[in-house]
Amino acid sequence: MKKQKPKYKQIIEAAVEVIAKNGYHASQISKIAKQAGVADGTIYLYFKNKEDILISVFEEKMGQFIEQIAYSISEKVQANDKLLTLIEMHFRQLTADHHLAIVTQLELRQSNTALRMKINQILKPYLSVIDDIIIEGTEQGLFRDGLNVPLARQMIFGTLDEIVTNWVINEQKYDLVKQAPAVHAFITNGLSVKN
Amino acid sequence: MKKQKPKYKQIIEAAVEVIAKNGYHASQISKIAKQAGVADGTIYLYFKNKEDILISVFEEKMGQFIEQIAYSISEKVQANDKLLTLIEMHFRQLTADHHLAIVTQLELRQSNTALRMKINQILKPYLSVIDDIIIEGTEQGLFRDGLNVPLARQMIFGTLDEIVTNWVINEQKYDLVKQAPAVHAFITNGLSVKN
Amino acid sequence: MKKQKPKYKQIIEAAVEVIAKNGYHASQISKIAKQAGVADGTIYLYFKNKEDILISVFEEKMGQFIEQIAYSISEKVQANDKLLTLIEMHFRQLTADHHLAIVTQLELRQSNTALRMKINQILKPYLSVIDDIIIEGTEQGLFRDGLNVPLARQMIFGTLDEIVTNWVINEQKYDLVKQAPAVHAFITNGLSVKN
Amino acid sequence: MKKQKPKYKQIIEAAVEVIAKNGYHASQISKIAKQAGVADGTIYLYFKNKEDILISVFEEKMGQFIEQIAYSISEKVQANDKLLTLIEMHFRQLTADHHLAIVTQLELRQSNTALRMKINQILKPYLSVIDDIIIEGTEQGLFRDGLNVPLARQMIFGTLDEIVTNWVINEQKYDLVKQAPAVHAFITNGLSVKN
DNA sequence: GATGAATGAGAGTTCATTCAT
DNA sequence: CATGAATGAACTCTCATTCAT
Repeated sequence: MKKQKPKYKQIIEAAVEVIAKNGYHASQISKIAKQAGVADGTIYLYFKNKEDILISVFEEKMGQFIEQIAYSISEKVQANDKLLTLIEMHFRQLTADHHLAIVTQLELRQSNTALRMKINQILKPYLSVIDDIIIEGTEQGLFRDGLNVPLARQMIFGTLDEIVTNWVINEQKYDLVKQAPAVHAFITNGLSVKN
Repeated sequence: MKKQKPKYKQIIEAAVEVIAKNGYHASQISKIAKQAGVADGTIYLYFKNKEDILISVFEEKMGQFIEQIAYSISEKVQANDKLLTLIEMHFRQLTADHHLAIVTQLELRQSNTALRMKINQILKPYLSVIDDIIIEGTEQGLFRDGLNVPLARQMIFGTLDEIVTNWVINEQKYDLVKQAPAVHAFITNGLSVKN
Repeated sequence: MKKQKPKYKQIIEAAVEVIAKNGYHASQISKIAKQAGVADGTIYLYFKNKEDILISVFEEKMGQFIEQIAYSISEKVQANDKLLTLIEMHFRQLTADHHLAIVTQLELRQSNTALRMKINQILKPYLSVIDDIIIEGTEQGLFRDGLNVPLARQMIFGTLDEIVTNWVINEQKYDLVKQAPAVHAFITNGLSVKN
Repeated sequence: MKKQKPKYKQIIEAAVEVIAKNGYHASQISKIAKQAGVADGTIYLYFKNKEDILISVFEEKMGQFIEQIAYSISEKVQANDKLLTLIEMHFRQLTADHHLAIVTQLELRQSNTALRMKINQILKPYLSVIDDIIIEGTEQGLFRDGLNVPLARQMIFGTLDEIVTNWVINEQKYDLVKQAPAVHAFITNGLSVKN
């Protein structure tokens, strides 16, 4: 399996670093190859083309990202707690890898529409995790009945995404994780049963 | 004043159409010129360079966008009503001009980081409008005290933006404006005084 | 006669200034028009095209240049004195008009080969003046018999031209006219009867 | 070392031919590449940009040019003989490579002022060779004391340059090398001790 | 005569991808 | 497997010239 080989991972890591440092449009294959310590041509033994690298970057990183969140959530019972954990983990992981934060929030969005569609595909499992929490929350009587799940999920994801993007644009100057409770309060209030 | 001349507006409109139709990266100056019915060189009598066209597109369109919203809001007294109006107008205007929706939600985000910073500058007045509503709402006792205004604004804007983007990606198949009340409920609940 | 009209001369003077200030390749018609205080289109009422302006600049300025020299020489009898006068006048005139010096020694030489051929045509009267001095000098027994006149003239003109060009490149920092006697001595020795 | 690779030399030779045939301004990269039998992009593996090609052409050719002259001169003892050799070699080498003659005397002078300054730098070693001959000649009592060396050198170089340029303009119709003795006589007389 | 807005052809350079070694 | 030299398509912007007013 190609994805197990050391050079595959080397190239992925090199791509993240190069893109974070130079920006999407200044990240030529030759730079990635140099950073990875391989020849330009070698890249094409592991990836179909440049787009394939970018998709793979997102795939790999997003996979770990979701896995971490899913694992952390599995320990919680209440949808409320799950949501807080998701928010915290979302913020924590992007705080921990600031290259990845730049790449996902700013640089990868400069790709063409076709690539963005593929990235959206990769995001789906994460969105499903959110959907599940909403559904559970409704079943547990925490959230009100009749919620439009996709809409609620868009509101949650949009909120998180915008907050992280602003934090990246502001050069990650403040503590993102500290904001998790306030964000959580906003969302749960937003979704909760009216009194 | 250059911006009053008919060709200026012609080129702006042509740019929106071409970008919406072909995507950001496939929108060559020559295509825009052709669509506008002018020579390539004429573009440069009205715009400094390609980036200047894109910024101007956003400036012009965003200017009208905000103006409309600000006007509609000014008729309302309650922050609650203002917020609903803002959401409705946000959705309504992008529904009315589906080319613009594609351009603002998808294509313009592919621009380089420098251009994106400029676009963020242009967005600021809109964000201020949101800030003002949050502050008013707090003063009117509708929203709870001690709200982190920038954070609340990011949550509102992020929510709206993500919802519109999803609607555009899904080819604008459903009625966006109809979702305004649900979104409004989510947000006001999120911000409101806890009981 | 077009050449008598005030705007004709205005444009010529503007061209010299603009070329001296900006260099040959950065001297667009629009700049020359602006400097001359006329519209771009007006240029074409007085000149066939851009090349025509440049030729005319050289023609006008060179005409005056030669006229001055020819007049000064006519007062001398000995070929020797004539040569010294020519050298002094050559240096003196370019010293007096440093814009012209830049234009003739550096900028106009960047023109294409076709234009340079035409400039060579304009130079011919000046070269004839030099030829005449050589012939007279030989007849007066000052220069040796059997001189190859074109060759001698090339040596004289080449010498003067190189000296002026060096002086221009060195930003006209030293007194060019002061060098006339030394140059004159070099040339007359070079051409004189051997003993 | 890039300069040793065959393609480097191929491109240099192609540039000389293309410039000689088409003139400076009509020598597009694509023409040079075609003449060299390489792709346009290959040029940029060996040269930074178009200006770099032109500088390199001059550097390479001028390097050989000076080397040849320096070598020939080294065998002579008398400054007089050295000067004659220099003149003969100067004429002989440009006669031998008529493309090079066109390029150096006519085409390369159309370059912008910045490039011309660089070309002047490359010329310096040649001018130093001339300076050395003048100084030696003075020490040997052949030339008169108190010669202004830079001025004398300008006269020598200006003379040679003008003669070659005229010969090129006249389509190299006559034998340039045959004129060396007359030029030599002119110069040595010009510089020699007065009797 | 004078204007100046409009025209549109033309070229240097980058970089993803290939393929002979 | 790995290399890296070679490829060549693609695009923005300038500016001399025109012509309707």
